[in-house]
Amino acid sequence: MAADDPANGRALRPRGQRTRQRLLEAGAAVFAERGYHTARVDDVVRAASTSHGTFYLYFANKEELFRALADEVATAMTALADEFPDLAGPGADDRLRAWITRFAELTDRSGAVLRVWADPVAAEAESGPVGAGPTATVTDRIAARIATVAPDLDAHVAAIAVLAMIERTVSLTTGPDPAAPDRAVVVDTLARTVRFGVLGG
Amino acid sequence: MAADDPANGRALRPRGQRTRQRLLEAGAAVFAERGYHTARVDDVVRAASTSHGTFYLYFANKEELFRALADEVATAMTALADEFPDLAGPGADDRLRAWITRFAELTDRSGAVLRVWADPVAAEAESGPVGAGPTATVTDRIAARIATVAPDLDAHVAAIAVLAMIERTVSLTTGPDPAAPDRAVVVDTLARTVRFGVLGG
Amino acid sequence: MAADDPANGRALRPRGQRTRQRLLEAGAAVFAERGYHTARVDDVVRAASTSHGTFYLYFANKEELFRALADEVATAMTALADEFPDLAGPGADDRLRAWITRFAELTDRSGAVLRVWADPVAAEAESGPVGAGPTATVTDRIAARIATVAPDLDAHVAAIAVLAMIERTVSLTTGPDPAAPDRAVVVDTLARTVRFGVLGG
Amino acid sequence: MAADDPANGRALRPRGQRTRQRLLEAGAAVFAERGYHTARVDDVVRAASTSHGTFYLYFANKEELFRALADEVATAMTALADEFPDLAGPGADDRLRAWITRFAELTDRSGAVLRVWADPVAAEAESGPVGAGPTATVTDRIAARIATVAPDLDAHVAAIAVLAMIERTVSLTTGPDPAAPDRAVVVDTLARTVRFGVLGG
DNA sequence: AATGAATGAGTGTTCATTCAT
DNA sequence: CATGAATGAACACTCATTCAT
Repeated sequence: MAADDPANGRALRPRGQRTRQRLLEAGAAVFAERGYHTARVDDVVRAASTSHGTFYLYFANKEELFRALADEVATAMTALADEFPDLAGPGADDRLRAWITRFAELTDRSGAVLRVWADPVAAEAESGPVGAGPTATVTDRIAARIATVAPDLDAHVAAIAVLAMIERTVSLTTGPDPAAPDRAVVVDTLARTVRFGVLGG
Repeated sequence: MAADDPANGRALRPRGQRTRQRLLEAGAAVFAERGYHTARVDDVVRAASTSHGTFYLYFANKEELFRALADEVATAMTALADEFPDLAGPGADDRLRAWITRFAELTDRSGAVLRVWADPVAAEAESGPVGAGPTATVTDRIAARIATVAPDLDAHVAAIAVLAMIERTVSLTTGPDPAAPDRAVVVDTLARTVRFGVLGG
Repeated sequence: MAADDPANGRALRPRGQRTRQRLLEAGAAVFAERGYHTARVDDVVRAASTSHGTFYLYFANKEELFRALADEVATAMTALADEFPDLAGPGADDRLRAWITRFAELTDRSGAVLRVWADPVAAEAESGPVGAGPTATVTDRIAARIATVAPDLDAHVAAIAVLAMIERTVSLTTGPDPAAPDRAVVVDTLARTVRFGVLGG
Repeated sequence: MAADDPANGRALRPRGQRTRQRLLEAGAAVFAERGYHTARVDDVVRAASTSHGTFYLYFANKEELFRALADEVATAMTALADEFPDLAGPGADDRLRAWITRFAELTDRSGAVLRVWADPVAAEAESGPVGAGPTATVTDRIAARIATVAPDLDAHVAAIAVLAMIERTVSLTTGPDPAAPDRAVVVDTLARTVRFGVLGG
């Protein structure tokens, strides 16, 4: 009812919690399928099998829903970044493959949000649905790791490059495309490229 | 009602040529600034200082304008791909740096189009404003080069990875951001990463 | 579904009485602050610190709440009208000033309701939230007084004029406006104008 | 079209001029009939037999249309105020009757706008659709006239009272009501009341 | 070849009212 | 008695596209 703080705390009862959750999931699905702009609130509402009114009971507007989703991803992302493995030493390749696999899984789930989020243009509008902040955090942490093993590189740029490569490659090689390469091959290739690319010859 | 195929040949007189050109340039600028969805025909028209009526004299619709721009980029892109250098042998690094620089320049001019074009979601709608075709072409040619020097890699995936890394890194490190790293540093870092990443240890 | 006639008697227990009262007061405040149309049931409910459900336990709808408030005012108004003083004879001015002062006090408390109530447009919708009835009663009684002292006037029109002048002037000169004239001055001016205006030269 | 300055100059061609005019007239009618809040843009558009799109070609929004109308009224009102007659001397009554008649005619045409405009609540929202400014101007000019003939009165308050009486009485005694008093009687009564009310005994 | 004007389907959002607990 | 949750009909506004000159 025009509550002033739809998304905020507001101590939801169990039923409310469930509804909100349903909306979040529906939102993720719809954004994934149609992209931010093309997604209609109506799609989300329908996917969550609720009404328009209910939607605005939980989120101030479409953007707010996106932001909520993005926050979730940002958290997962940052956590993952903290575990970016050491690229040198024995077992480095295994560690890296494991990390990329987890990254890919996160992408699978939240790809759409990530993509919109990474879209510089969308991000511009009033610092964007979300703002580039979180990406920066992730990059920073990876840069720190890179700095320890490849002091000759500009760690920041390298981190961006590594992340960009992983993210885009994973998302480009995913999908219903029958010719899509095997996930294992993708992970292997990426791991190898990242490792040698960063460590050098 | 005007001609049935506004965009096509239709043998434009000099004046018409100029108007069409103005619209293309305006379109590139506006798409760059606002992204495909957020860009209004009105913006384009205003930037080209013409009228709506005129716009539809030259392009059947917004998508058609985009397609025209994308075609230009696709052509340039394919040409560039053909010149992707040999990664082995003496001078490889210089060659690669030169190539990346040219790629970055192309990105500078046509970044927006590239970005939208690469957006899987935008691309989905009726096989997308343009369809992934051209990207595929580019990837194929680079894959061919990679195959010759790194037979142990899945050349296709590697090509995607390399291109993804270059494109995104360049576009992420470009812009009015005062903290943006130097272009030369970016090119150096990318060249090194690509070369070692592909060639291995 | 609750009782069929929420607003009516329904013999409320003490607690219910208090809740209903709280809603009435909240309603008065909110209508005053925002006007009939702009006032949301949510505002009222929030001001009364209850829930939507509860609101509809006591009033069938927003209009019913308004009607209840208007009825209160109408009663007070009619009573006041009965005491409209004789405009002739000694002490007339004092009597009139006293009456206007009481009128102003009533306005202070119920100004918003009065205003909405007097709004011909609001009043139109299905004979309005309330209908012009009560105003008519008040006018009639004042007209009777005027008829006795100024037989040459159209008492009905004069009554409307007098009431209109008093009501609007009071409400226009009230408020947080720092430049608002002193209430005493307003009352004096009105009393004089009414008396001479009605009695003539 | 999203023209940046719909209402503004923009040098309308004859056709545009006509459309804009039609919208203004439709707006006046609809506001009169339904009041500001209850009036839907759709009503206006329908009354002007145009489309929604066209409406927003000429006015940024509903409020802007109202503002345009209010500006017209304000101008007429201020002009009329300048001609508020001398209340003393021979022929005063005739002059006053003539003035009130003209005022009533203005009210007939623009009553709705005036009413909304005068509504303190509507006026509050961001200084209201229009703001009380113009009313103040009118009051000031009338106050000046009153000051010359009744130095003992608070001219400002008296001016408000006079204007309030005239405006409300006229609008209350107008309308399809079959029992509505004759306009001539209303004007006579008002003229007499104003004159004696201001001049005193 | 060009342009200003017109269109209307589509979309986000609000809010009075009803339901379930 | 009371409440949080749900509903959906309205409504304002946008923008790609077409028309008339």
